[in-house]
Amino acid sequence: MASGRKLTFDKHQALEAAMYVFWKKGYGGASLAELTHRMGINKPSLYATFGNKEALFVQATDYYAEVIGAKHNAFLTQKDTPLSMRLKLFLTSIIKGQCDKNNPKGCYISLCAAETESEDIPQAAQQKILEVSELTYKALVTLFKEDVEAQHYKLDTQAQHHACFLMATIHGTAAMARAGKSQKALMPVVDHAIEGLGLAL
Amino acid sequence: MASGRKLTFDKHQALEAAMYVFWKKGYGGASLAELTHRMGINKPSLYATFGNKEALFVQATDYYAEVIGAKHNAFLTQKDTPLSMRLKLFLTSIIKGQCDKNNPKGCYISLCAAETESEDIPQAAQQKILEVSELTYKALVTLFKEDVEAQHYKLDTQAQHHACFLMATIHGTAAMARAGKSQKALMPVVDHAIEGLGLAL
DNA sequence: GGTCAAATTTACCGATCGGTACATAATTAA
DNA sequence: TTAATTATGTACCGATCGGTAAATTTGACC
Repeated sequence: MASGRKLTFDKHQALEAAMYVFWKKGYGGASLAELTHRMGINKPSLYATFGNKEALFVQATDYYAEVIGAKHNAFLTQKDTPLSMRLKLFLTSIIKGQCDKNNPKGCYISLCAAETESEDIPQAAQQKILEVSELTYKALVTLFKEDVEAQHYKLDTQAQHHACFLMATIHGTAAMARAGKSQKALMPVVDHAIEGLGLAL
Repeated sequence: MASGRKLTFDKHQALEAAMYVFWKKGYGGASLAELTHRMGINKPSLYATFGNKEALFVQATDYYAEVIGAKHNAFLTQKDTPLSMRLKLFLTSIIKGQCDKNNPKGCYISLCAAETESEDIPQAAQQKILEVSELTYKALVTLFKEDVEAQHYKLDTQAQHHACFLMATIHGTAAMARAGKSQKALMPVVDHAIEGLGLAL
């Protein structure tokens, strides 16, 4: 049985708060002062519960992938929906999230992946970011290879190329959303991207 | 006449070195220690010559726009070249630069623009980044509106949409290059993007 | 050669960085 | 009630952050 004083905060709630801080500031830009403030706890509690900044980042990144990323990817396999419409819903959902004024602008993964090249991010954090950034790519490759409609349009032959193109589109709108572009301004990108695949709407 | 001791370093050379540091680390991630080390000078010399970190960043960003950015944009107006080919040369040149192993991976502007949302970047630096990031966008809008071939393909009617789509493509490949994707892996994006505009190769 | 102006080096400033030692408060088991 | 266990608040650690004061070189002009 566990004895001793109980936690005075909700662990998931604190992790979510940490996720929003990393989403806004990246790994290096997120200070322990801001993290503890937004999480509503102090440093010793953070270290006792989550380990250290690096371990907290890994857990926050997993949380992001499970809660935010998976929500968008679900559109790719929505039943009774044409492929072009599934892709449109998928891209629109992503852009909406990137421009939502209730969230930090842009994409958590895209932002933190940029810190890879800076070399001032710990190994485990870097590996987790690369791992999570592959999830959507792999989902797209699988879609283009195995979806019957995709096969009909011959998108299965160069599935990696098509997935790479859509990933570039997603990362691109993320960068522009972070720089201040509105959802309305970015929506035309969706139709162009789908046309770039050779699919009509 | 200016009297007194002469500078022991080349001002342009030092500015170029600073540009590469910001390109690799962003504004917040670039420390004065690394800047002075790579520039080959010490802090008082930096402050006497360039002002402070913020002023140095503004000058380095202008330098990037003039030297790197302008080089890519030149392909857009190359004489005796079909529009689709000019766009292909333009995009290829950009991706090559983003993946060049002699440079920091990705795009200087795209990286530093991401720091805008972080709020830990001074006003003047933020404004300069936004200003420079509009240069390519405006060049593309002008191209689609005024180029006779673009008009023939009816690209002048929604020039902003098409320019926005290409900007997203550029920022997207920048993010992926920074995360480690090779030039070879990103090249398929070029053809998809041009097809997204409704142009054949 | 002497004088003044400008650039260099060295050393330091207060603030903040990630991380922790320590004492205190709260909870359960005995 | 007491002992053992766990969480909390405070106060601190060495390192690094951007920025600067002061003393020392170097050079151009008279």
